[in-house]
Amino acid sequence: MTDGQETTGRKGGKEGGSGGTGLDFARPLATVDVVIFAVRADALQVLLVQRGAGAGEPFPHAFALPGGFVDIDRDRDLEACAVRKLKEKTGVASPYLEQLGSWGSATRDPRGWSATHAYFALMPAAAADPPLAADAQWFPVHGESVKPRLAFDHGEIVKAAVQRLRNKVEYTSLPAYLLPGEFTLPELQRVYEIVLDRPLEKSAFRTRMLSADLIEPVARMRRGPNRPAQLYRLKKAKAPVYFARTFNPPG
Amino acid sequence: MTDGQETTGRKGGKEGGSGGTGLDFARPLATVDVVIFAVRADALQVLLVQRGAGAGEPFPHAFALPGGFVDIDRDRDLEACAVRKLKEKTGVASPYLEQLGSWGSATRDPRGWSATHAYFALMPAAAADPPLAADAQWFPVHGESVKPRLAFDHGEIVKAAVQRLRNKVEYTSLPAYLLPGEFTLPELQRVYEIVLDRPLEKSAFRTRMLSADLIEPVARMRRGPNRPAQLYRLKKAKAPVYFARTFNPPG
DNA sequence: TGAATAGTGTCTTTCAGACAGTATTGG
DNA sequence: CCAATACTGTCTGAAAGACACTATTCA
Repeated sequence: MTDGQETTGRKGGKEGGSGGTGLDFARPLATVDVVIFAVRADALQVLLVQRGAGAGEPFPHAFALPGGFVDIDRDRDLEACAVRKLKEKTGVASPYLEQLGSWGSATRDPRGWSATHAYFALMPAAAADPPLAADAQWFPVHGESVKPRLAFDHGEIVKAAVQRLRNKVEYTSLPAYLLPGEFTLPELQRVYEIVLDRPLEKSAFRTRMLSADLIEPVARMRRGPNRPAQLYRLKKAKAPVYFARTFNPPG
Repeated sequence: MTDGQETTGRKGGKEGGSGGTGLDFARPLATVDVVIFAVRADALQVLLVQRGAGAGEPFPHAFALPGGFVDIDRDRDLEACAVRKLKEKTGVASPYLEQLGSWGSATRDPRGWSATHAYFALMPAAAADPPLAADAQWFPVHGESVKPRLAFDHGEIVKAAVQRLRNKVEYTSLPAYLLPGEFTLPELQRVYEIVLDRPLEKSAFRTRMLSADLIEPVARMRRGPNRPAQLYRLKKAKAPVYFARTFNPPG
């Protein structure tokens, strides 16, 4: 910050009087947006909301990320704001939530200089299926984006979120957060494959997952029309595991 | 954003009249801070500035990160703002610059709800030695932090920056940006070792660096009181290289 | 020649890739 | 029994860890 040293950048210019707060200049709009991922119908999907069309509304009827202005009276910090937005749209209180970055410029919102703090969240499919909010809807990820053209720079943010997710899935246990509390290893592998959009070797996958201090078997099996599969759950530690190597050295 | 859907969170509450902008509520302060790294005197160092002690100045005389308020008239976007701060303190125009994240809460700045967009920068030691600004000073990183107690939550931000840097250095070519245009492989290895704070195997290091499509030899050698070393430079592509494995599988 | 640092070669270990083979259920 | 999926084993190759060895300069 070191704001006190600022000698330029004031807007009103009416800070000649000594003893002023030094804060009488225009501030950007501050928002929080959340890219919410789930694996539904064998595809990676993102939750979007349709914007209203009231007076002065930018991008009427367009789809956008769930989010909104930071409420300095209700939100203690940025993450609390993100959790609030998430809860409003999905009802889910605490999935995996990670900050993605921030996007701010003079032009991204026609109403003026604005900056958004973007988060991305992972949740099990069942958690918000269908979503709580009537204006919310799931869209599959195609390539690195979604079909509808999004409001603001949200297309760019979704793209960054997909890239970050894909990148981290190569060497972390993040996909575990896209599954319910109990899951089998083939189910976990399937989620990896859906997110990465390429098949993985079963044997290497199992070896890696079982040798990481990540999951533990529960005393139940998933039964089907074939050999039952062992059910696992995440170990206590909620923090994701980082592997020393990526899955398929690309190429 | 989807701000139009916000029905709560207004502050002034004076938006009863239809046709209003819907933007008449209090906004958080918006700042940008930069964690500037260099390797100087065989150590990883961070550039800090000392705060003034004018009226209403929080944290007088404390050290803080270079940064300041977003100037919505001068800064086209957040990165331009970060580049401006960096230029003011170091004179360097375009080193490696990456967004680190954002920190925002009601309590981090005594003047009110504020959010900072944090960046981290890597630059060669010679570039800002000594720093341009009189109030700026280099401090070595000890562990994950610096000696002086920092203003605001800047201690936390520095810690996050060091962690991010160390983590990425394990599998990227980032340290190349901490060296001047031409460097030898032993020099590059030394920078890796300083940042990671542990020795690396020479043979494996050289194999990795040379097989990555990262550096190319120039027609000169670094001469000294011993066998001369081949000088290299980064290949055209400025983007850092990502390796498939970390250096020392931890443990 | 010797100190010092640059750079190479060789053996071992680890783990993914490939893929064949065995195990256990329901129908 | 057969189909289907869960799970294991075995061989190979790529790259790191360890470390000895050679190469080239200046003093």
